[in-house]
Order: sequence, then structure tokens, then C-alpha cells
Amino acid sequence: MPELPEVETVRQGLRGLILNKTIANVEVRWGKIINGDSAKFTNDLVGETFKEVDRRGKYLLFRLSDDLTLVSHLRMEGKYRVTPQAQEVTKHTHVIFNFTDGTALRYLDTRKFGRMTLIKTGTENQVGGLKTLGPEPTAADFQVADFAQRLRRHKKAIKPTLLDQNVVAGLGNIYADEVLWLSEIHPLQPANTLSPAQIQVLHDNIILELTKAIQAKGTTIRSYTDAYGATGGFQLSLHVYGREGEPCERCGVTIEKIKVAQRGTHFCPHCQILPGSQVSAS
DNA sequence: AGCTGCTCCTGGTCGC
DNA sequence: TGCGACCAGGAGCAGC
Repeated sequence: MPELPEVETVRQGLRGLILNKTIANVEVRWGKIINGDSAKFTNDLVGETFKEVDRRGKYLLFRLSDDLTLVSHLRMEGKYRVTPQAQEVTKHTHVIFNFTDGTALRYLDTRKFGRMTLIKTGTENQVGGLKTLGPEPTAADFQVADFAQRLRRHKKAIKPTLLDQNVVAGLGNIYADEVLWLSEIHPLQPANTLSPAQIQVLHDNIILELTKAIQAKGTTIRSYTDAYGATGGFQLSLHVYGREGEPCERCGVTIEKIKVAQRGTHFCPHCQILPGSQVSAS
């Protein structure tokens, strides 16, 4: 479910709900969510206090006392909720952090794809996924020259290349389609054939689009809500995702949906032209 | 090294 | 109404 703007919104909400709360005990109801031994996971967390919630790409980094960090990835449908401990535990609740004040942080995940790992703070770069994660999509971290160099290594289509978190962190299926439409680049164009001008435009649109989506508190298509259960607002700003059959806002031609690398992909067949595919007028 | 296909899960929707 | 096929915002892994 969540891409970078949604994870960032969850992070901001959680800060207000759990900082300075101390864990009394932890209940793991679906062991596969935890990387490693879940008995050790629960034991190590007893008595720990949440000091900060950071984020890197789509990963949440819960900073605890005693130099521990809980790395959490929500994957498709993961959600956090803070509730009274007495509140009924719902069907898809898989991990419960009970606090000493009578409240609890609960992790919900319909499809059970999310993962958590408890590590020593400072060893984040040894965790799979974080090890090779690309730059944050911000002007400070995301350099166009570096982006160009990474794109040159990939002959495959630009769409799945943007979904590769090692190229740039944070894009998922929705924002990948959106930034390609904004940049007027066809999703099937091989990544290593983008012109310098295309790379520059794409780079700038990635930063701008994710910034705007964070300001709108993310995009809610199916099930995403933040830590307070609130939906995002950015779905109102989507130009192609989920709009197959509707006219392109720029040119009026009907938006199409195709499969690219097994993922649903939305684009405008008039604005987003594959180089070399133009039908000659002979 | 890079790419494709498969896998982890549940639930909603669509066609018959 | 029931049933099967297919779809869904992600990413790790095997195998080529």
C-alpha cells in the first residue's frame, strides 16, 4: 500500500502518539512478520522507550532507548494504530506493543507482507533492503548526475527501473506512473536510452511530486490510512493512476492501462511517446 | 550484474 | 448466490 509519502505521514502521526512511551510487553501473533527469533524480539523490547521515529525510503526506524532500532516495512497493507489495551483486538492485528500507561501500539496487516527487524542503532546499513537503498528523493540527496549514471546500467523499461529502490528510494506503482506522465516519458522506454533532458525533467518531477504528496498527507486508493486512521488527500491530484478510459488532462486522448513487468501501468499514448515508435506518414 | 518469474497473504470484484 | 479467475499501493529470492 504505502509509498514514501504515506510512510512519512505515518511517521509524523506516530511521533505524537508513542514518543516517551515505555513498552511493558510485546505480543507477536504472526511470527513471520518478525525477522529472526520472535521470542528474542519480544524479550529485548521489554522496558524500552520510544525516543524518536525516523524514516529512510519506505522504512520506518523506531529509535528506542539502549541504542536499539526497530526497522519496520509496511509493504502493501501494513498499518499502525494506538489503542487502549482493553480495546478488542481485531482480526488482522499481528504484533502488539503494550505500554506501561495502559495504551498499546498495534500493527495491522491484512496480507501479512510487512516485516520488522530489531537491530542495534547504527547497524541499519547491514539490514537487507536498507543496505543498497538509493538516495532519498530530495534536492539534498538526489543528484541528477548520479541518477543518470544509475539509469545507464539498466536496459529494461524505465517504469520497473523507477520501482527499483536501489535507483531512488520511495517510488511505488502510483507515483512511478504519475512522474512518467508529468515528464512525458513512455513507461516502456529503456532506462538507458533516456536523453539528458528527459533525465533532468524526470529527476525534478520525482522530487516535486513526492514533496507535494507528503504535503497532501499521502494518497488513499484502497486501504491506506495514517496512524490516526485518517485518509490522505493526494488521490485528488493523480493524473493517470486509476484513470484508464478517461481523457488525458493535457491532450484529451484516452488514458490506457497496460502491464509492464507484471504491474498495472497507466499512461497517455499521445503525450508519452516511445522513441522510434512513431508511425511514419508515408 | 541484471532481469524475469515466483512467492509471501487476504479480500474485493468481475464474469459466467 | 456461488465459484473461479484475476487484481491489488512491495520486495526478497532463485535461477538463468
